[in-house]
Amino acid sequence: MLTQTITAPAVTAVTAAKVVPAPRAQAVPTVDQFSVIANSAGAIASEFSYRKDEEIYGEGEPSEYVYQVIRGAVRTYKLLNDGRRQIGAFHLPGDVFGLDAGSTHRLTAEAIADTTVRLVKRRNLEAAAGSNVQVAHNLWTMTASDLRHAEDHMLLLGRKTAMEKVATFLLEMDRRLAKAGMMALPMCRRDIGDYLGLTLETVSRALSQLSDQGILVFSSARQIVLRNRQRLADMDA
Amino acid sequence: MLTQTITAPAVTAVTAAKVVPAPRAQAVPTVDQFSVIANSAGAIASEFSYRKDEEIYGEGEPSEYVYQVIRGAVRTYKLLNDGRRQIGAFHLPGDVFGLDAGSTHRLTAEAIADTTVRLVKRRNLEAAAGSNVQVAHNLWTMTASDLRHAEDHMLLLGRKTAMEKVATFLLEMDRRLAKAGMMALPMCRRDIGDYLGLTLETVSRALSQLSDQGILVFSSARQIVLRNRQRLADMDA
DNA sequence: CGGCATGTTGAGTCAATTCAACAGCAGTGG
DNA sequence: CCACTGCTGTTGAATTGACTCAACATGCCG
Repeated sequence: MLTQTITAPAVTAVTAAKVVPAPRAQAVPTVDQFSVIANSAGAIASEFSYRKDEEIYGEGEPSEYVYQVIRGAVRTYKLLNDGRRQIGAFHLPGDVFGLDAGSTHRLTAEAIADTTVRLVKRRNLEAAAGSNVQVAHNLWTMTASDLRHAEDHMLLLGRKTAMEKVATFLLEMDRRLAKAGMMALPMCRRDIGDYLGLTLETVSRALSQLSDQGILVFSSARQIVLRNRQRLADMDA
Repeated sequence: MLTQTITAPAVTAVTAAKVVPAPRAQAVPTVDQFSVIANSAGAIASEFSYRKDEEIYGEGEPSEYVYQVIRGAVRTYKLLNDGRRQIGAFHLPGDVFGLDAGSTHRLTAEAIADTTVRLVKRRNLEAAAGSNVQVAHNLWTMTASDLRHAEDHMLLLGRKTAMEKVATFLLEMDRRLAKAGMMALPMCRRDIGDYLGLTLETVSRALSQLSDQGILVFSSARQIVLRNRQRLADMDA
């Protein structure tokens, strides 16, 4: 149930996010890999909620939990000394994040919007993997899936133009969160820019241009309908 | 020498790599992860050689083998339609590459110089992982290691300046292949550019500038001695 | 309604690219 | 041995795609 109170999964003495009752049932894939693993791990999958912009874990912190987004959205990123930020991935409902093979998290995770996650203790997963090859295999394929995304994203960051980057982004989000032909982006223009290696202004200009060309329509700045996926795919090298 | 003639390691319908006698003892870390896995897999680790610029496998091809560099160097990359290339990683002696969890390779692999690899059949590794959790765990950590590199590289590609990228590259290569304070780069300027998301000219200019500043010294274009790692590290945000 | 976040658009700038010329060096063959 | 050729690398000059800085518009929340 979602009304339960959970002791904070504090990393280092987090005063912590309060548990927010989920307002309604969630549309998460029925029996997904994470559930399978968590169950075979015999691990209790707790739920926890974070408010918009709240940190879930920080880069370099011990990786105590593995998470699955139930509701909301999460960004994982790295920072340079002077504050330049590279978002490695957006995590949407159903996605697993925070699964690091090493003992510490390699990126920081923050809630983009008010977000509810399911979480299991990493050491429970590891223990399960140590006795159950199916679990071990699932851990591997989940990490391999993250690697595939990172490889695709390196190509985008290193070699695509601004317009190609934005086109790729829109097609990715369309695939991952379009409902009834409509896309409700949870993230702001700066987040998109930091994901694509662009400034927020360049992202805005590219979206405006696509709108001018009739390739997409804005209901509001974050509510987008793609009108011509083919032309978008053509722009994405 | 390269007097041996080798039949091409064709991809579809592999007649299979022939075992090539190693010409001399190799300076590969004694008992590494790959050997451990290959051995516990009961898989025969064959050797095979590729000439400079020869393709080892192509993006999208079935991932039949997993490789370890014995001698030489390998680049793995993705291409866009118009030929723009993003090199995801350089693989040096001791490194494992071609380990994809899925059934096909996600990048193309080519020998940068004349290269010898050890290889084992992927299905043998998978089989071993299915009965031996230690092998399964090693597959996971090797993939996780690739993911960590890709995450670091996304930050470089998306957010670092040209000089910062080159500084990072030099420090990485220094760490990975410096012998007696000297670095012998196996790859050309274009490869470096395609790894860093720059043009070859920009790479060349950055290296010249570092040389002018006395941070490094060239014996030849690809033989580099780092004179001041600290200043290099300072340039790398 | 007011105030602050977010998003858009314009103008000028600049870091990196493109285009171009040339230098250095290795391999080849007369 | 040297000329020739091709490939790699360096450097210069001009261009440009994306950025920075700035102003303004929009919209959400209290």
